[in-house]
Amino acid sequence: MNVQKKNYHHGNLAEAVLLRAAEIIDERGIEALSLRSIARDLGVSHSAPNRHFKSKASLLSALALDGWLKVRDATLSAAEETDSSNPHVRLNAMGRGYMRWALNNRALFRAINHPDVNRQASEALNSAVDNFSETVRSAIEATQRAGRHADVSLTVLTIFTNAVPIGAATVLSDSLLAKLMPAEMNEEELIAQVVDLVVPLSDAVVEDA
Amino acid sequence: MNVQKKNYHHGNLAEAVLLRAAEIIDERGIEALSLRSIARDLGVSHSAPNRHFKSKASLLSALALDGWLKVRDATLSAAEETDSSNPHVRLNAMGRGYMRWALNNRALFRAINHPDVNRQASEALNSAVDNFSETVRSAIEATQRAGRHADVSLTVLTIFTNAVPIGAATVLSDSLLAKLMPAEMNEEELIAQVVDLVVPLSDAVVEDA
DNA sequence: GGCTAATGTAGGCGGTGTCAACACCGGGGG
DNA sequence: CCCCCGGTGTTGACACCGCCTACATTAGCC
Repeated sequence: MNVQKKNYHHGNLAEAVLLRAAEIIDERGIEALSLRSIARDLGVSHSAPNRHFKSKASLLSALALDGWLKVRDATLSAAEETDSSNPHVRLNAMGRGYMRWALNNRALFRAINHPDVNRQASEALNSAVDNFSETVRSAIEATQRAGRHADVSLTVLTIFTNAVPIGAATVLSDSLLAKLMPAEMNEEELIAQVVDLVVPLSDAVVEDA
Repeated sequence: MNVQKKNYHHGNLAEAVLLRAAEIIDERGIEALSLRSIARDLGVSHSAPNRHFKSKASLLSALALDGWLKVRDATLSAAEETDSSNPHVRLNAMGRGYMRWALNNRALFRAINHPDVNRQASEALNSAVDNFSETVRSAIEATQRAGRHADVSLTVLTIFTNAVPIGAATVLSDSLLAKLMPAEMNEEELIAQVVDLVVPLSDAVVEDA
């Protein structure tokens, strides 16, 4: 029922391809990705992957879909784990959850930000993005109702709030600016401090009964 | 002296290749980039570009180098145009200059953030990044000395401050989250409001004599 | 004015994406 | 129970690509 039947049919080639693709992106970059090399690595014929991903672009797209679903999980569950209903506390946790996820899942993080993927997005991909987007938007709106940057439009606040984890994760994991991160600094602490500049936990105490 | 000699030698093939590469990235994405197709577009033989860029990676790298130099110009000249020595005013202008440049030079912006480029960066590329990085870092440090987030390490503040323009430009130009930007909103105004959340101009008045 | 290095050309090799035609096989309908 | 059919994997082919080598042309310096 599970893997390695060594027979004609692989069993769960689609998942295996996705996993191997993520590994390759991590190890050697997106440019090094090739359907044929993945097929070789998995011991199947060169066009077997095409049964599951009709093009290289659609493989990237599938990775991105996976990424959007998982990053939503990561941010949402980070909010739940606070056991708080305070909007600032929750959004702060979501920001940290996002960054933590991005830094620990670089391949998927790259996929969801890959410009070429977004060029012609599938229906499923678009709705996954909307799903994530709405989750975050409502959390941001809650903080604004609680007084965070009340003088600014929700659109601007949303862009700003999204930009920080995305930009910071990009800088720390993909950019040549990564030198900015000193090796001796604890990653979790760094994340906490950066996110606190966007959604200060100090703003939350006021509302706590 | 300039282009189109129609002779054996093109004249300035290297620049022409870079320009055409940027166009293709804008129009059809990085995945659509190919040295041979560029050669065809420019009417030269298929391996002529290899005289100037020994590999496809080095073409990307050259684009990135170009990008880092230009983004530094864009941010620095934005600071100069303020005719102010107030750190907040200057850094705010730099942030807007960065975002404006990124949104108007999407191909180069993608190049400087392309993970694969950074994987094996040339000496020249690294020093261009350092150059930009130092320019921004000192401007950030100046605002901190003037009281901006004095309670936080310069490293954290630097990551945060860099993250906003990078993240916002990514969201607005490359991500599926681009839907966040309402069509009816003026771009320059949007940029100004987002940047003001990172480097508030209101913090500057205190110091103005 | 001629020589040398830079630039462009022609051809070829191995790899890649993608398609079509074929082979295998598991599970559902007679 | 069998058969057959659709999903899955294979094989072969085609066009394109990066990159290399050998060769042609020419610009610029002495």
